[in-house]
Amino acid sequence: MVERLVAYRRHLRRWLADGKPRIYSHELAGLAQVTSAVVRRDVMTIGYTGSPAKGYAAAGLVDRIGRVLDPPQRPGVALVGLGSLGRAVLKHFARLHPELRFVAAFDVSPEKVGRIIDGCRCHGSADLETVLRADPALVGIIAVPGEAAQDVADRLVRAGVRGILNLAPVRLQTPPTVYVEDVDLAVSLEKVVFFARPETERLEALA
Amino acid sequence: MVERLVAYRRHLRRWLADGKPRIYSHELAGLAQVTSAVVRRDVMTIGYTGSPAKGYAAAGLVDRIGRVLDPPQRPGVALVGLGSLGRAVLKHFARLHPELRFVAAFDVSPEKVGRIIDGCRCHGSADLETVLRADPALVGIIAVPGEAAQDVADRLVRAGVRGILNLAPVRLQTPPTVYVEDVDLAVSLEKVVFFARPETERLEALA
DNA sequence: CTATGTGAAACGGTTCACAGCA
DNA sequence: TGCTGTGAACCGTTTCACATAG
Repeated sequence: MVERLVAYRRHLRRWLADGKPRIYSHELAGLAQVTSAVVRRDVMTIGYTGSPAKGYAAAGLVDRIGRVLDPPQRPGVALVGLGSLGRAVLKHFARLHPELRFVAAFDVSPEKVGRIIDGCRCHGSADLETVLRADPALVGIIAVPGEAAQDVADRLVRAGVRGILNLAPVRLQTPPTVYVEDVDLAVSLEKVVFFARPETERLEALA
Repeated sequence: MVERLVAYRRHLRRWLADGKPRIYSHELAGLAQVTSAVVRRDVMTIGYTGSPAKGYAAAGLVDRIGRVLDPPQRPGVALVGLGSLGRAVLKHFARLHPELRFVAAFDVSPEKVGRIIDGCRCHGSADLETVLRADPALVGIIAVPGEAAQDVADRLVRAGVRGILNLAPVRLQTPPTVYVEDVDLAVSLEKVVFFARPETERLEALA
């Protein structure tokens, strides 16, 4: 559901940018590739309401979605690991997502420390606790090799982050108060490989 | 379920590498961070069977999982887009995943075309059809900017791929015969931000 | 006893279908 | 008539609980 709200908001903003102030559930559904029933149910769940005659007010809906998704104050994000994956993340969000505040990036490799990469100062990983004590982050992004991920997670948790986006191919051990979202490209790719096979072949693999 | 099978296999391989030939459902469950009931149900679903006395034979289980997940012949993978994200993907899989065959990488930028990056020859995007006709791929990975993603998807589909790992922040329009897995870092991060908030605060956002 | 294998109940999320309203 | 709002049915997963076997 959160995923869908994010998608709705993207499409609604484009819709508004096109100068169209109102939208019907089936129109938004078409853009987000879901059914109109899902849209209506979601809108209902977040407590917004439209009119049968004119649909939903796009701006009001964007606003309501923001009230649900976005924390009251701009959340701080700490990125650990500036390998190719970490850099990709930083670049994409620097461009795409001004609502987030990247408070710091960390890496072990000495030639990166001290430099400013994509508008974000790179600190040594050893300074993680110090830097985040001065400027706390709500969420951390782990983009280090699998072997280092658990240690980074422990330190992020101790530094007070409440959520982690984990790009390393391991499941993290964390206290239940911390939310972890795993994005494992290897798993996703294996999933695609699996479902890319014709259904007949998949079923006989189970036999 | 597919995700869990991938995880099981990873852990089983490490388990075997440690010289331990047999494993109980609760042990595997601990490693994969699920309950033993889930493990037993999954094992049952793929048609493998252990013994109450000795648990499961790790090697046999790895084998059975492979029979379910892996296509009969090593699947070809085509990567489109060699920006930071595409490079990260290529690097990770070159290291980590010898079971996949990266048949080709594509990029528009002229200074990359012709070079060999992480062991994979980079072709011009214009040659996508030609290259894949000579050496077909089962799945494609889309790591281009959102604006170009749909066009790339269309061409991959026409070139015969049956599955797509889409890293671009747009939903693709594809025929139902093609499986699409979306990995949208912006969405994942927003999800983390959302769930990082204390539950009390999330609920009152709905009010 | 402990662990597997598995029907059966419980759950969360989606879909249906329709009442109510401009 | 065409849309929203929503109770109720539905469906795929997860969890429970227990029969069975070494």
